[in-house]
Amino acid sequence: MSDAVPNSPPQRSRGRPRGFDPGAALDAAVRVFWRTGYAAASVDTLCREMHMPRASLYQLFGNKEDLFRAAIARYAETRLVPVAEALGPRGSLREDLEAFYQEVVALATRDRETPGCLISCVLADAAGSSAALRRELDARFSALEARIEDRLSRDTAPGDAADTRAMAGLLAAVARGIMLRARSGTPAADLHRIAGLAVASLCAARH
Amino acid sequence: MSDAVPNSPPQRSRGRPRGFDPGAALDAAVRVFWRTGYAAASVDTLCREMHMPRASLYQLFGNKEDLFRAAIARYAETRLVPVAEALGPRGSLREDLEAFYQEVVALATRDRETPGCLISCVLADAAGSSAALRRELDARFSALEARIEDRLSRDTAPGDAADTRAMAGLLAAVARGIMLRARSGTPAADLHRIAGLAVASLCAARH
DNA sequence: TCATAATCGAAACGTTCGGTCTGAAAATAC
DNA sequence: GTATTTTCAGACCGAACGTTTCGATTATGA
Repeated sequence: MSDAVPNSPPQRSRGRPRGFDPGAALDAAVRVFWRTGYAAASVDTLCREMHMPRASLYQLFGNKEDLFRAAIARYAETRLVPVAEALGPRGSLREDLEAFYQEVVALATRDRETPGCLISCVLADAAGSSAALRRELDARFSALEARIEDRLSRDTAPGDAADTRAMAGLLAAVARGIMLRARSGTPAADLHRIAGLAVASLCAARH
Repeated sequence: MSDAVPNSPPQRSRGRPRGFDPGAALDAAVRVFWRTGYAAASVDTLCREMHMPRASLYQLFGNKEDLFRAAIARYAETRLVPVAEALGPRGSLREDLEAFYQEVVALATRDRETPGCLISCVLADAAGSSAALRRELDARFSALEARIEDRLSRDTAPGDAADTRAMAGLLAAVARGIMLRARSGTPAADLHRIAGLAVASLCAARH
């Protein structure tokens, strides 16, 4: 009955408005970490490319490692979700896997400034310096494998759950191997050939 | 007739003898970079773990990036060569591939201080900060693929060279995906299951 | 013994690092 | 208008960075 917001809702908070867009800033942080690596990315560079003053960065994100984790979450939502969603199910398992690897190669080669994958190429390195980041890496890896396993289980008789799990791990390993190869500058066409062979071989073996 | 070294060969050079073992020092550098990453490894830490004075390190290796490249070469010779040599040919293709992945998993999980692979997990990150390191990464990746391709071509009718090349790329991608997964702390048993499934599936599909 | 040559140990180099602080600026609330 | 609240710009902090320098040390060659 009574509105929870009696008067005009304060669309804008009290003080001076910020001169940057938080979403775009996080996208920029993703690009900096992705291109440069975690340890090699300086807070100065981050501030510049995020169009964000230093004080605001620390007030909003806490510190560099927290910002890195926020960037990883952003990357997962904006870049990895579309890749995982290509798994469908939309068509046959083989068609969906082909679509999945299409997206994998596209993500890893789309921008020549940021080859490879933020998680497979950058977080994997940083995981050596921080236990929290190692757990983060494990969680991100496991999430993709669970998504693949879920897709596989729709085309598999129940009971061979262990095999389905291993196959999900294998398909994810191929995806990461492709991401890594892209980091060295390998053209997309070469990676597509590898992905195509993977789908053909692994689907053929499954029957 | 006349000896090239007339008098007693100078086993020891002129000045003060070094107080460190260059080979062991390089092995220690491998461990530091492998555990910590390139950018996050400080020269202070390197000197301490290499049992090497700072001045000697710079006189012997030039600078940090050159030392990193020397450590990568050392790693390739001492750690990667045994893995590649497991490809034989010694037995059937399938047996040799099983031995190969056995070594891959062992390398990536043997020491819990240095999980994963120096090239796949550390150089791949550093490749984003230096064009020279990106080329180094590409060369190291290509070298392994060439070795696999060579092994495959012994069991393949000539002519489908492009397919053999793609299969080598795929087998290498699986190996790298496994290395990456080890970086997050995955137990060796899980990785062996993935590797076993890879060999079974890909060999089955090849006939 | 004395010159030569190499390494060692440590201090010092200037730079950059991640992080904090302060006062001016720019908005709303009253 | 004034008070309040938030952000901004930039100086500032001590610590750590990669690298260089230099005198002391410890060996060999003559």
